[in-house]
Amino acid sequence: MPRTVDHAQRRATIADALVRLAARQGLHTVTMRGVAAEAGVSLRLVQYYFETKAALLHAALLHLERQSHARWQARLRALPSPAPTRRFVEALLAEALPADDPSRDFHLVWTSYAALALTDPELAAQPFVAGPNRLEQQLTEALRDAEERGELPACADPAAESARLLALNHGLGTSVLVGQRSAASAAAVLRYHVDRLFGDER
Amino acid sequence: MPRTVDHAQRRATIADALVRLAARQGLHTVTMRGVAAEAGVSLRLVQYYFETKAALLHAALLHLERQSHARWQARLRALPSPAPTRRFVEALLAEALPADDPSRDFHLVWTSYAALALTDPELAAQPFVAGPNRLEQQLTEALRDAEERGELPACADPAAESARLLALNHGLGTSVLVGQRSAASAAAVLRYHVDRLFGDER
DNA sequence: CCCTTCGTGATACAGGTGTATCATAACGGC
DNA sequence: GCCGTTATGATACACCTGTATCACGAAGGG
Repeated sequence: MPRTVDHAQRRATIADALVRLAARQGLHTVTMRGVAAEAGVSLRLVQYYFETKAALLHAALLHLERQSHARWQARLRALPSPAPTRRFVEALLAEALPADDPSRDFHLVWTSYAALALTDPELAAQPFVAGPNRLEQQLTEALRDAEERGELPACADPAAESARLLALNHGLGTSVLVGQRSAASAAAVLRYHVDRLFGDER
Repeated sequence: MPRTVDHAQRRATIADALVRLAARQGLHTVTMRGVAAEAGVSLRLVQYYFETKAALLHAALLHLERQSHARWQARLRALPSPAPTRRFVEALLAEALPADDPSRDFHLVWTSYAALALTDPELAAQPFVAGPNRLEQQLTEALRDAEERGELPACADPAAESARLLALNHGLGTSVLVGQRSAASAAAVLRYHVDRLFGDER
């Protein structure tokens, strides 16, 4: 084996293995040996790159977060340059629904982490509060701009609409995750909501 | 010790201990010994009343479900006899938001179970799909009735509105659970939504 | 009054877990 | 061409977990 390997890439490989495993068997079944096997490396290697299991779990969470951010940015870039607010909103919602398998895996593991964070204070604060907060703020501003440009009925409260949109989206996401409704049906409900928000079809 | 004890009550006591523990330290830290200690009984007793850990977890979940059902029924009974649809809807939503500490504990543990069920097939199907489905159907009918009585704008689609309401509610619930927003703020968003649904304040 | 059954305690056991230790190979700088 | 740092393998070690076993007290039916 060569002496100097790309640490970042190795860590990413191992983190990916963890996520795959967590998506398949549940985050609570994840073990150091399991991750090592899934990644095709020795237990010692996992220990080497992540000193402790807590560190591994934490790193994998950050890994997920970065991936999600990247996907979201890519989706934004795919939009026409002066993006109509409605397109922006729809892109946001589409990304946050577990549509295909990879997306489902991501949301499943993310949700498992969120459940863990409910009682694990040192895992909690950052991603599951700050992230949504930033998103909600961003969306609020977009809606406010849209209102000034007349794309939105003036009686709507941007902050409330933003909160409503994101909560609805999240709720639909989990209902898809547990298998209560299909992704298509969730998307339909979302479209219904967005239609009303922008004052169409009423 | 007397020879014949009330099995059901003992099981309830132990299940309650499990829920308390799970609410405090997370469902993933729950152990047979831990439950025994929390309930103030011996490990053997937990083993005696629930043969296996899986059985214990399952029983505690059913216990939670029954409790939730009872609370929900009580809230319904407290309503005026010909309940206005809006009151009905508001009662539904109030019950599903983690307002006080007991309710928070319940929703926290319930959510942990839901996360587990995402990857554990034999735990999954019943409560997390059938329950919400029944609720959604019930709500749809209530909205349909309200529409015929003119309490609701005729352009609303009862099925879609019902799905929207419950998803929104669930989304808000989890955002309260993770500490992103306060229960009061969630209730405000909910009121905003219900106002629009019933055509008020617009 | 005995004896079968129910309830409960103490303890043991095997397996899996995170983590630590020891050794050693591969490479780059001098 | 040696040497120290980096990277990796093999193995050991406590510890905790779920579960099983053994023993015994208490009660009610015959």
